[in-house]
Amino acid sequence: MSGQKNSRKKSSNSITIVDVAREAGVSYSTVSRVFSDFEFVNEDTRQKVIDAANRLGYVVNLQARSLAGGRSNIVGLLAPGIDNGYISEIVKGIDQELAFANYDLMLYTTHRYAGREAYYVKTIANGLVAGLILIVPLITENYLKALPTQDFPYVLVDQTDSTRSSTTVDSTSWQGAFDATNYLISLGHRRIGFITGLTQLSSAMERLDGYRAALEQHHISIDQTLIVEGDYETAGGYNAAGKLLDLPTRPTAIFASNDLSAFGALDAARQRGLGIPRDISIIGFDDIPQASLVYPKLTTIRQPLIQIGHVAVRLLLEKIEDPDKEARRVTLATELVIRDSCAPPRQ
Amino acid sequence: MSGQKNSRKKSSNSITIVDVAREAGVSYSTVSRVFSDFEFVNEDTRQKVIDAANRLGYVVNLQARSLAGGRSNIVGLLAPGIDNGYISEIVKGIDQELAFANYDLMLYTTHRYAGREAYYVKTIANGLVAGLILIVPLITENYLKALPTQDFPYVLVDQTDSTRSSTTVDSTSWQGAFDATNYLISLGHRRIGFITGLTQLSSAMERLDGYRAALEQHHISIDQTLIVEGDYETAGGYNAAGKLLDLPTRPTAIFASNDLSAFGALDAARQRGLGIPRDISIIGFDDIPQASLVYPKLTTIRQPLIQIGHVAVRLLLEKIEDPDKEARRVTLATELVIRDSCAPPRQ
DNA sequence: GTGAAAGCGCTAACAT
DNA sequence: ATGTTAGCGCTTTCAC
Repeated sequence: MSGQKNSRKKSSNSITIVDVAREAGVSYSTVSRVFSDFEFVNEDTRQKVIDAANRLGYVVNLQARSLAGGRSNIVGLLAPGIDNGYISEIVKGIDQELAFANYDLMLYTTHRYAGREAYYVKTIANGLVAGLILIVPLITENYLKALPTQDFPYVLVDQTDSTRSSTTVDSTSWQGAFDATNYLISLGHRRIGFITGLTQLSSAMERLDGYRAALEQHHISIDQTLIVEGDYETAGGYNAAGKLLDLPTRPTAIFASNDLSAFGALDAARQRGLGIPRDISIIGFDDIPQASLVYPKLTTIRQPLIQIGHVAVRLLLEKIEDPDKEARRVTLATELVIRDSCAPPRQ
Repeated sequence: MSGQKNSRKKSSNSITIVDVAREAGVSYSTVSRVFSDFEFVNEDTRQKVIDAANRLGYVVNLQARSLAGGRSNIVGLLAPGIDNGYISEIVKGIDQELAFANYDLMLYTTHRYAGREAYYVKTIANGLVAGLILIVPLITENYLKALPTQDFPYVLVDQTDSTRSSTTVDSTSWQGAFDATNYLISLGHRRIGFITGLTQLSSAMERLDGYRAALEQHHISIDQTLIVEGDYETAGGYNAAGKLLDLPTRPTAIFASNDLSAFGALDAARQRGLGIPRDISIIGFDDIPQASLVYPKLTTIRQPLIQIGHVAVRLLLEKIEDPDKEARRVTLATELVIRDSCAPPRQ
């Protein structure tokens, strides 16, 4: 009765395969067979085992199974956090597809150990998890080099490593940006501001390139003062939009590299008393759920977030099945979603 | 080269404690000691082991550790999904506190096996996970009764079981609703519509009671037509608000039981050409991140979501340390957050 | 088709 | 302070 913590060490209170074997009157490897790959077990024996297991309330210990079997049914997700529509939509897709394949999900957040990414990943990948999905903006290499073996299964979401040799899912950033810009031009805009993403990210650069290409195609000269740096965050978008809106000749439209920045731009415009889309049109990128929640509802380029999650899982499972499988990159199509935040410019 | 899947069975490519022992010239239990509880290991030996481990790149296999040790450093979270500001904020808090205690997180979504909750929970709780955090609106009992032992550690978030014997975190629903209603009354409103949550949930009923109590205190009679059923979802809020707004004498304010429903109410009002808060005031509950994103920014009752996550973890860890610890319930304070969606009624 | 036995990587008595 | 020896609950040869 004295306060010892964590006593009852080996209180293996749980029912094991051995208990079931005894109850069913068979050897415990037979029980194992019944509960694993249904090899050639006699139908009678199987039924006896199943009955015994039900009677006892047996459920398999996944832990022990994967230790002994050398494989697990758990996939790890490494992401900065899930408190952001972009990632949580992808996670939704991942979860759906995982459920389908009967896998479970471990959630690992980066930032947990600044500077110790390598150790963190090593630990993650050692034992518990059969493969890893990485949604890690920046320093992807730090994580990758820590993988235990050359062919430990992993897939990158919306990100490339420098050697481009990783299995990857992403979407058509360039085309999406091109379409967005094009749409604005078709509305009659000529002075279109651009808020960049994190410039270290390939996807961010592709969006910038798409923007430029659309302008060039319409023989609109590129004005460097209309391109301001953002960081894919709302606050960054707010600041960047501020610069744009305080320009001597204000742009009539702003293309933000993602929805989060676009939300910041919305705020910045409103704060200056500008009507959206009356005085300024704003378009985003991603189409996270919040995009249709803001007012006015945001016109944006849709990334198929949930589908990205699906594909990530499917690619990972492929790799887990066959680690020698060569790296693939699948790029999903983006799509313009017209809502209420864009209109022709006022003359 | 023929397509066999999952070959190379026991490719125990990883470095184990045995390898380190050999490299360091000590027995492998010494290595175990060094990497676990630092018992009384000679400083020299320890250093030798650490060096050897570093040279080899050893990391502990958590799987094996917990099988052998009979405990794990993983906590399971069972929730409907994470694609909703309410839950993802709580998860953020959970993750932070877990990182602090050096635990990892498994994410289990309900809906995965409709009708097989019991089996699902049994499997989850068998081995892998040291304890469970449940954010499961409805049928909590179905989950609870499947727990492997009487004292398997778990905590309930914002929910009570019928016997009220579970360890629980929640916040002051009644008081919050009282405050919200009071605020509206202080602004001069007398006809205040109420959109309920899921009426099976205790928190939803407490909010309704709080609303009623505030009206009574101000001698405002309760009009049943002003109380309409919602379901904590945006669409439900939209429909409920529609009924309220189409009433012969429209309320001048609406109190929605959570922010998601409030967003629906916002839409319904806008669609009828009503200005917010000019023609109708709307107040929510929760203060999820999106609340300050909608336009006008939503006035609401703040639940300390992140802190709820922190507390959930701390309570769970307590239970894991000492499963006999008696159940506790901690209730955190809500707070009125005034933004732009409420104003005095027009005469 | 089924049982016996080894072993996955580790912890935890029990010795010494 | 360190080594020896059983297991944890399961999968997987290898016999029969």
